[in-house]
Amino acid sequence: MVSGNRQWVADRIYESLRCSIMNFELYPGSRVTETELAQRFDVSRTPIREALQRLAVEGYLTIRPKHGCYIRNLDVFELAEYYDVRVGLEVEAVELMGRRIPYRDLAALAEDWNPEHLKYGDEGTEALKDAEEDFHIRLAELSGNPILVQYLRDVNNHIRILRRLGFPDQDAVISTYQEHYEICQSILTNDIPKACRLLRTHIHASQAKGREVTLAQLEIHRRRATGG
Amino acid sequence: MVSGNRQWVADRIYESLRCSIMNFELYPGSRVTETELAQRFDVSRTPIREALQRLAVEGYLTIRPKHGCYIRNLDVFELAEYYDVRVGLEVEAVELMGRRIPYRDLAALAEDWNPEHLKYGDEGTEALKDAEEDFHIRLAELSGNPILVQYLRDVNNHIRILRRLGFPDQDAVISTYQEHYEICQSILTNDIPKACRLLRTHIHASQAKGREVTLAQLEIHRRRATGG
DNA sequence: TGGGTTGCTGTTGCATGCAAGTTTGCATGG
DNA sequence: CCATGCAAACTTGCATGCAACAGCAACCCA
Repeated sequence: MVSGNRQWVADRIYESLRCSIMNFELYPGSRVTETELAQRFDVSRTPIREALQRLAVEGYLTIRPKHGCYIRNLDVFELAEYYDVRVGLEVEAVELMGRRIPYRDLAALAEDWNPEHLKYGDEGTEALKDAEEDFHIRLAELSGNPILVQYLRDVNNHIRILRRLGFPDQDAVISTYQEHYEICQSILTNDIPKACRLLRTHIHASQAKGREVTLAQLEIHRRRATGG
Repeated sequence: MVSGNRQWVADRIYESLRCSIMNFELYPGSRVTETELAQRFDVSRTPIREALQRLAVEGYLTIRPKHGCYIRNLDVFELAEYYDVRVGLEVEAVELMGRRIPYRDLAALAEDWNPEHLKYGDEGTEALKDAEEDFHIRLAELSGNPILVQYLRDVNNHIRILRRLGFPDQDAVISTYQEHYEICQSILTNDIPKACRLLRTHIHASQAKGREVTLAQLEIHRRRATGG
């Protein structure tokens, strides 16, 4: 929610740990201790504690008092639950937009995803992955409800692992453009129900695609983690 | 998200501070410092820091580095935004329930709010306020999505101030029963769209009612805080 | 008079020390 | 062989100390 400033040790530790958790460097279910991390980062336990507590509040790990921290053991079912929450938030954002449609901004967003232009596809899929998440955030922002956006960002933090594994082929890129564009157009033509339907389908599709590759990825990283 | 255990000082401080913020004892916008709180609670700064950081992550206050903490300055507009997020989450919960309706549990929940019985109305409105929040949590739990429930609890933490100010008269009690009962019945008869409509109306009604009394309450506590 | 500098005070950020709690492994007895 | 009790090691929870930084006001100089 805050951070970004690298001046403080605790922030640096926090970001580093969050990255490690995201990249499966810290394998889900594994245990870490304050002392161990303090040695690894060559700092005292105080900033480590601060980082761990933040990560715990945000759901990245669970703290067992007087025993240690366990990296959150995320399973595909739980990730699916996050996706459903995402649906709830984003659909509500579209519903809110229906109260007063922000035509200008929405048209701009739609133009960014006009299938005839393919802005993001050219530079490889990495940029597209960021842009995909950004589209949904921008869409939510157009609801005019910053709190909702805040919650959506939080959800994204938890499922970003999955999102970055998708988009294997060019077909997926095209259809992403198509779907984003259609969603915007539906809102612009004041067909909120259709926009909600499309949005649901769009998110559920990526949910299914993500689930598909997660198990494989987990397996790969598990082998790497266990040295096998 | 966790807490409840009074064994640890930091948890006790956290709960106490959260309560104080809720009750406007710590007035929005006012500043608190670690040293001051450490003296007030007669503990060291360490558990105070921990509590403050948790409260900051959860949005109850903002930390200005090297300067102090400011109690989150919540306005009615922001609270309205939380209510809209609540709508999104709860409606999605009902949608999810539509996939596989939990008849038994839902019937039990409906029976608890059968207008002919009025379980909670008798013991005064205080119990009803807790029960009202509990109804929505139980309803969300029946979606089978614990993550969604977790987010809903978080939203509730932020708007509980408002919720506890409502229910001024017996008419509101009756209509609350009626609405809760109808929502359950709609799901039981597999009319998900109707349930969603009712839920939206129900939440927006309490939103409006809450907004109405908040400004007055804020004014009262402002006067008390400024000693006027 | 106005702009920049400097020193002071308040506050936090981090290191360290100690005590309490939890787990684990082993020894002992049945 | 299994259950039970105990002790040691490990880990965290909290207290305390110190240094650095932000904010503020007084001050100096033009």
